[in-house]
Amino acid sequence: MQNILPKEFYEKHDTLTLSKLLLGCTLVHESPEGRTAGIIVETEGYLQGDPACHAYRKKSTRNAPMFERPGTCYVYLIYGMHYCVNISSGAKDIGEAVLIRALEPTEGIELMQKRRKTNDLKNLCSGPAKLVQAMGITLDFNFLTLDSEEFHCLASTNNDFSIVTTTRIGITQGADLPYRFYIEGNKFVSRK
DNA sequence: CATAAGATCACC
DNA sequence: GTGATCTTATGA
Repeated sequence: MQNILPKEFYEKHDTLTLSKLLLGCTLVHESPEGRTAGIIVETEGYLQGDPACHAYRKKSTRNAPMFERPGTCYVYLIYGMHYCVNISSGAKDIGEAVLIRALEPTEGIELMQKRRKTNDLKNLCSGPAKLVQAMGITLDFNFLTLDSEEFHCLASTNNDFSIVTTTRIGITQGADLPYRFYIEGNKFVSRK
């Protein structure tokens, strides 16, 4: 068995630090259909006082998982048809999270290809809604904590990369904030 | 009632 | 490569 990141990992760091530390870690989902896994290569942080953050105004039915203990899963529907997955961060009762934007597929490629209905490796997990589909993540994952056998992150085994920091993608509010991070040169990042 | 942390397809 | 279009829960 490999090194499942414990809840202390998520509690120990602030949101932006965690966003960077998650790069290189492997997200794993053991589903009934099979195991899928991928290296996190792109993340974005969403903070308190940040107008782009879903928890900017107040706690609600949708964003409630963001206020849970760090390491709690937050999944939401966007554009009426896509789902994206976040990991709650910041202290409990603080509405912050890290959006997982892209993975480099490592295990369960065939299953991902079936779920995504494409064989193109670079089109499997190179976007927040793509990886959710490829990994078989659903709304039911809300409030799950990322420390179970079925759903977790594995510690990074490689720190031999540089992190690029940019502004976030697809937002209008807070568009100038440098809260997006990705592994330099990685081919599976959603876009430049 | 307008919008949204996106992906896809048609057509340059 | 670029722009139009899909679709609906959520929150103002």
